[in-house]
Amino acid sequence: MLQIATASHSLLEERSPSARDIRHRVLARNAVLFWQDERQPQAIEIVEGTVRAARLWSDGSRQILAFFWPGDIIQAAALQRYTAEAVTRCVLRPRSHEDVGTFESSGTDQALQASICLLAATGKKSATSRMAWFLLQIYEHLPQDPRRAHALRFTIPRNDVADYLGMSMETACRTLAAFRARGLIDLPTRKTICYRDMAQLARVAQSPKWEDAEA
Amino acid sequence: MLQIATASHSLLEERSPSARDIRHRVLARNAVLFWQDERQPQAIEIVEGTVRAARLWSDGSRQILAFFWPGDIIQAAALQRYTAEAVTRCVLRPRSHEDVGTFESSGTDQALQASICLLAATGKKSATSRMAWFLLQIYEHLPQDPRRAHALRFTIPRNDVADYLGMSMETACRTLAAFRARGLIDLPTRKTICYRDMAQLARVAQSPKWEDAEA
DNA sequence: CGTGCCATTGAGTCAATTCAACTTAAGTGG
DNA sequence: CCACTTAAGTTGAATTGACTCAATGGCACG
Repeated sequence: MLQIATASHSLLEERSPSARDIRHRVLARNAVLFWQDERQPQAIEIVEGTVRAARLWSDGSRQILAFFWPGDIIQAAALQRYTAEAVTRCVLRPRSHEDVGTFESSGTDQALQASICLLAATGKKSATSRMAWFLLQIYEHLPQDPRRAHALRFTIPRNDVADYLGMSMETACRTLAAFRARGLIDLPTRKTICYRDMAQLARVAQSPKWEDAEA
Repeated sequence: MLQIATASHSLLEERSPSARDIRHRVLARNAVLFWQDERQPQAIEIVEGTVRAARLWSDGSRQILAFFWPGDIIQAAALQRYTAEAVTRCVLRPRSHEDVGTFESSGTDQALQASICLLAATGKKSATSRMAWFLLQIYEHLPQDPRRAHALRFTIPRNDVADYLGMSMETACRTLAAFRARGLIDLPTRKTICYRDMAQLARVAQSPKWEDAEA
């Protein structure tokens, strides 16, 4: 199921439909933007969809380093440190270096900061804390669900969540189920999430234990 | 035992002895170079000793992000993302921005790359793999032990190794003990290490299982 | 030459993994 | 539009790796 770093490029890459700006590119789910250790001439802006940055390993495992959301710009580097893939169907816009301009260094800096945060989350805490932290982190990036009020589209498959947080997919499932059981969130559909108790989530993200108000 | 981010600055900072260049600074063990979220006007070159970069958390835990060795230069950033402390007694040399010059962006890049590598190591593998990876990583940085041939000074306390690799100190000890028992390394003294079987170490760093040639 | 910090080892516990079965949703083509 | 096929998600049970707590050993530093 996992693709290894030497596989062929962009498996699905269609030209943009007439309605969109010519310079927009549409990528199908799981298409590859670029591979790790490859030269990447342009910066890329995410217009729609979600992109994952992952480091792939020869043993087939991977570590997802970050997710990119609409408005984010992926910096072109001399040599990319990660593989970028479309989590959902994506609309992208190539950006020249001039467009990006002074963000060059601050962009790298941002990536560094994100890595540090992820390291911290990954480093010590329990699966529960990590998941709570993750849910809080993605909260304002998730698009609304057109079919349900107060519901957001939880666009990232469990698989990817697990590889981001350094846990197995099963643990990711179980943790989400526990959150639902305690009323922190609701999951009307697999790809739909309602945030019910942000304060509680924040508390769980901090301390490794539950110890909640149950009385 | 752990110091929190708001404690007082540089607890031990002596002026350099006459034998050294005036511009050198000597720091005692566990002295602080700078704190996270603090402005740091100058870049710093490590002349002697080892420095750790750590992110400290309010719950008293920490994640060590990287170690710096003689020859490394710590970039001055608008706001430091980590606390830098002396692991051993250190000799430092302040560097102006001009000295560093074009390394500005590549320096940040290096820290980023290190974070990614650490994330990858931390992310999934077993304590055994992580430790093997760590030993390989620090191999060429360790100074020789004057008292024993083929032996290196293992300058980093178990404590710090553990916080770097995201495991408990006890696990770090046990893992090292296992390596010694299997002849991958030798530990004549707590602060001395002999690398015996690099190939085996490399193999262990890859796969999570042992499955060695024991027959 | 104590004395305190760092390191090591043991035992028991628990959280997270693995393996496996099964359910539900999403595609796909007739 | 419906049956079929495949992928994704969920739950259970057993196992184990790493953690915690605790006690001891030893080196280094004053």
